[in-house]
Amino acid sequence: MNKPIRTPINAQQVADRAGVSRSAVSRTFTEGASVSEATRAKVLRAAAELGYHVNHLARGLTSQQSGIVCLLIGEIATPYQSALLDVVTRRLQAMGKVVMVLNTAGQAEATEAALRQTLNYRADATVVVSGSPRSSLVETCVANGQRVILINRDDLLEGTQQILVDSAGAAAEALMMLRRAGCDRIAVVSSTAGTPSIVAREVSFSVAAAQAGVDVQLCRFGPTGYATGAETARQLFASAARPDGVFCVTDLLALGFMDAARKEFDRRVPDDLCVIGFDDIAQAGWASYELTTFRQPLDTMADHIATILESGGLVAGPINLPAQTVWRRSVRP
Amino acid sequence: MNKPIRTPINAQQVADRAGVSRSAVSRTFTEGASVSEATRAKVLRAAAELGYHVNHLARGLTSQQSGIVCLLIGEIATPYQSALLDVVTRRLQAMGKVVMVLNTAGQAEATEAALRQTLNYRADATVVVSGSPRSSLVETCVANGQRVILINRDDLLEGTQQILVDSAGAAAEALMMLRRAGCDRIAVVSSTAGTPSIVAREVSFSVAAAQAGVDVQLCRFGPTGYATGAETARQLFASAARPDGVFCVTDLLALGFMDAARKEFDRRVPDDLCVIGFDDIAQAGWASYELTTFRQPLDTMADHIATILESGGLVAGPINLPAQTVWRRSVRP
DNA sequence: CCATCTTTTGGAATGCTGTGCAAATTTGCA
DNA sequence: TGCAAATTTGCACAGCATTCCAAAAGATGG
Repeated sequence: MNKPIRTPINAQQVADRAGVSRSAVSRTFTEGASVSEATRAKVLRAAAELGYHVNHLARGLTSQQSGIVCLLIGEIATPYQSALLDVVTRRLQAMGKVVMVLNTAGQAEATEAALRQTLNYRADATVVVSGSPRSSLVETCVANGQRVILINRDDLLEGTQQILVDSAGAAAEALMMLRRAGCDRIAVVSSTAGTPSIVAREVSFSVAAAQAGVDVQLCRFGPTGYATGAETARQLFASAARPDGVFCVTDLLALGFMDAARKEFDRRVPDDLCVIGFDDIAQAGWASYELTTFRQPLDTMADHIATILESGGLVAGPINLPAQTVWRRSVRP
Repeated sequence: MNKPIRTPINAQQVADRAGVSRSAVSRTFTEGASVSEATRAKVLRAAAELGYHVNHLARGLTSQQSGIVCLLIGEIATPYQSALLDVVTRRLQAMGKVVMVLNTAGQAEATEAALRQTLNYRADATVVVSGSPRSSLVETCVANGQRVILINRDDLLEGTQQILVDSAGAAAEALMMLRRAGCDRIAVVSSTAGTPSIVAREVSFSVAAAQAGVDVQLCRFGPTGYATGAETARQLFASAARPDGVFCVTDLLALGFMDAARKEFDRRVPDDLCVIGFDDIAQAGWASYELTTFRQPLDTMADHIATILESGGLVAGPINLPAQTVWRRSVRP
């Protein structure tokens, strides 16, 4: 029982059936080409009957526009990343592009291979979502003429386009919120991942604290995620340092922290402990958490990506977007 | 400041530089082709110096193997879907394929367009993850010679390969668990989505209940998700029906249900209320929930996808995988 | 009805790589 | 060293669609 896989129809076959030239077929499916209504109709009918579908591989070969946008992303299963993925794929599809997802999880070599795919498939652009790939790899792409869009990465790479969410403003506001709530012992919960966005939030908060003359404890007890948040709470509440206000650089960290603090150390939020997160993932709004956090403007980010692609990449300078404060119940008003 | 985008290097240029024929270059980058070590080295050096990357579009054109696998998926931002996406992309990348994600969210026309891309890019295969696309659309793909792999969809389509997680067994066990816990008033929380997997779980549970002679209330108050779970709890606890045991066809529904039941109706889990979910998303294991649920064997599913691709699609019949019971604290033992 | 201007059409070239085939080279062995 | 066998190499073609160009057809105006 071998595959009776039908070999795909090509333009010539359609042309033959419609009684026109191959060029006519091509023109029918090329936006803005000159075909008479009559032949177009003939071609369309023939194409439908035969089940013809333009071969985008061949098209990309000549037109130098593959229609493919590569998205380099790690930790796809994470709520924030998947939300971004959702928004971006939707937006790009709407403009006729197609998204190739390259999972950068795992070994560095895997990432490197993934990055090469970007070049192999002559992607129209590559969107790099934080994390994984070392700058040098991104540089390779740029050097090979790839249009690269960096999301929440602050590497200063010539020839890339950056879209950043303002962490400094958010961090400063977070500090303010905690202090206004009367928090004395403030900690910032971060991770060992060292991802650009994580680091940015971490230092932004530290800087703001230093300026305000407040001491904060910086915690890095593991990778970015729920488990590390919980572990951090354990470390802090088991030791002398018992914070009454924490800024977590990620919602996931915050949720883990809250859970451990509440279940294992009987802290009440926000009475004994104020918690602030970052990202505004769906879970932050769940009744068990009601986490105060900062929302990343995903739609706006996607819009910018679209604009950059359409404009042919001549947008000047990095694009800085404000994060929106989402007040919920994890901080005393 | 226009883009000085370098036009990509092609095999001819590499050949010229290395002083060999273009075929030699092609062979160097083709697995299992015959090239002497000497020329291979020359070619590799030249390629590296020039920054050559095989054009996979052109390669796919001749070899009839684009190396692209399309993944049709809706609700990407959902924990289960994104987890699946993560596992599948990883697995496929490891075997040298590349994943094109087609987001089927939104209008039916968008889905249709997405599905066409599968044909346009001559994907080696299309993986359809539940939900969105109507059977007829999938049929179109099959008719056009696409290799189609259906995940958790029970449409009986000639020429497709199915991978299913056994919902009947899980549902039966769920019922058993609730009854053993002494639950009298049992409800099954489903959604209006009507997705094949959802429906399967729903009817499996109902059938099991009927066989056991137990009455269960079937609830469908909205789309599959946290909010609907919460809403369902509100409806049930505000009315006369006050279940003491519920089977939710999705973890997300379960978590929403638990939250509303606890916060708004003071139910204690598992003392007053036993809850069972399905999928075992990450959040189910969080300290706030500790949801008893059924885990889908994502890795195994990915393995099967890989196998199907490698075998050229001659695996016989649907593949049925058992769901693994994950005991946590939301059900009395 | 003819000359002129548009629009449409087909032919041929282009983009890039994989591969069958025959020629050329290297290797193996006596 | 000489000959058969095994590799390696280059040529040319295939694969599919886009696009320039010139020719054909149609439209417009006098």
